[in-house]
Amino acid sequence: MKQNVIEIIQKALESLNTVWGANLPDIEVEVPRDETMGDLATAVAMRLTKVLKKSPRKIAEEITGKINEQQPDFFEKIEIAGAGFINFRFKKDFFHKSLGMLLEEGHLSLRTDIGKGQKIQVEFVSANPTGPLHIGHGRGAAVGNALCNILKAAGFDVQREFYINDAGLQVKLLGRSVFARYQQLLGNDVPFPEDGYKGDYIEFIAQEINNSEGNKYLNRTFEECGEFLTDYAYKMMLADIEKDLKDFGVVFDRWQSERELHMQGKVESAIKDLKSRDLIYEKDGAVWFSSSRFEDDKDRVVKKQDGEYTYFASDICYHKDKLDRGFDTIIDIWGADHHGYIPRVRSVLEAFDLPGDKFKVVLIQMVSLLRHGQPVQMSKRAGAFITLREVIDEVGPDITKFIFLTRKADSHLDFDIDIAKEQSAENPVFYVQYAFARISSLFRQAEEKGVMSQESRVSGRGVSQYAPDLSALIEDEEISLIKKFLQYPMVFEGAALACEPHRITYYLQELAGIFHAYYYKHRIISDDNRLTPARLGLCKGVKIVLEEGLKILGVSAPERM
RNA sequence: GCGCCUGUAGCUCAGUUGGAUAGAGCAACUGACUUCUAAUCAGUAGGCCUGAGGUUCGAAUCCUCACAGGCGCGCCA
Repeated sequence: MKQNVIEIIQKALESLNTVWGANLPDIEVEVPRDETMGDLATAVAMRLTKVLKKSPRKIAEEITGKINEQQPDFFEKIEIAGAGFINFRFKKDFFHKSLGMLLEEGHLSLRTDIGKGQKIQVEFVSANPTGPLHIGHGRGAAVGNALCNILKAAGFDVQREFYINDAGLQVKLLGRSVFARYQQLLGNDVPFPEDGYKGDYIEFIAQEINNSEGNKYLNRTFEECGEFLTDYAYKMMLADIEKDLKDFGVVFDRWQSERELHMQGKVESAIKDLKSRDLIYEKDGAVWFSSSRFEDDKDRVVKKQDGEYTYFASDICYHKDKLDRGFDTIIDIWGADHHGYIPRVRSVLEAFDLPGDKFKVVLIQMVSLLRHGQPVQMSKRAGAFITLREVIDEVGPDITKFIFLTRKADSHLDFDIDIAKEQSAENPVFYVQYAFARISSLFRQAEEKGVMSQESRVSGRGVSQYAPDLSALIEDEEISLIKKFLQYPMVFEGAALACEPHRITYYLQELAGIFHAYYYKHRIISDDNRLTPARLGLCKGVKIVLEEGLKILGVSAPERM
């Protein structure tokens, strides 16, 4: 729909430009807020006022004149309105044909190829393997997963990666915590590390070690058995994390271990590489990266006085490694509390010659968990926090994901467990899923009643002798519905370009709303042999779009509810 | 102190990258189940888009300042 109009405007502008000789702006087409204004509108005329020094209406007239010369056959009306908008209204026939194409080609016709096979890597969740995933990680997982689905459907070659921070002090602390609990469990009352992890899961791990290894580490020092216990604990944690994510419906293509980068000598060589670019220097007994030569406000230490690499050093290496693996674009999804880290990582990528617009960070804001409208206090150190596992078990993955995707990633989110659990109108997931289930039910009915137009026939390729006569769809609500799903590719493309999955969530709610109203007002299955198949065809179209959208969000589309 | 994010209906939030008369859900109120699923629908009401300037044909959107809230500013990870 959009592309048709853009091409036509483009042609008109080009032919006019032989007179104008101006710099043509990008043509932007939008859906007017009010349906009475038309189906699509453009504000190009207003954008040209400055260059051409003419009134916007005058320019709009010249453009529409040229458009009319092309005599496009799908417009019912082109008019100039307001300050200089050009409004396009399509013929009903155009909508019928568009629906026909959707039914013929299925959900693949909803996708685009703006990615053109570009390799893009999305790194998300990347939680420390020192404890279970909490609800904030869940939000990151939901957003990252949906974003990957979107990018893939938009023609990008997407890789999903989880970065494991298994090299630092945090993991060692996990080991010490487990060590203490293990000793205590077997009656050796060693002190618990001061800022150790206090959650119950630590005792659980200690118990597991006792089950599989017995008491052979009892009364040993941490130096003697710490490495084994640490490895055991963090691997167990990691397996847990992977399982939680899988049950949440999020699967990664690759898990990158930080420790591995160190062991392969890649950290060292990454720093060397920077040094060869003259971006590394020594000062005060430490080694620094000149990040302030890029976008950072000061230089950063990569190797401390004690000779240890900093966490940032691993990150330099990790991001260089992403580039070495041949990705054109790199997307990192981080908790919003890490936003201060963006300039230095951006500096790293620029130092390695990646253009600035090829690195994007999506920030995930905090989730405040509520129960009965009251905030639940969360303290990670004390081990008192709500895990993703608990929420999945209590609320379910579909609802949880959908709620995470009803907000822009970068804004705070209140997650009320009780409301989420209620199977009520307050829950927007059901609204969308219900529309899908209703349509599914219609097709079951149609089949039972032996209505000619079964779902498979309505949609099937190569069975055109059964194809419904879509010109029977003349009600306003029917045309509105078709218009709405013709907008899907625009919304979808916008979501891909802006990395904003929530746009699809909103769109689906709107589409479901229009469908519910239509369903209520008009009977789909009747004894009208021409109208019934056409309306079922329309419903099939809605169903295809709903299914595609839900799939992209990672939410299931149930046949019954 | 510096930086980033946020501020839109009573509540929770959208707002198509600067466009037309600012939208949705919930809550409130009025109505609709002998019906293909009422997890639904129709309607009413609700606004100084935090405030003040500025940029231009045009601002919730961009710029400056103020106010309020959140988060960051380590040779921690």
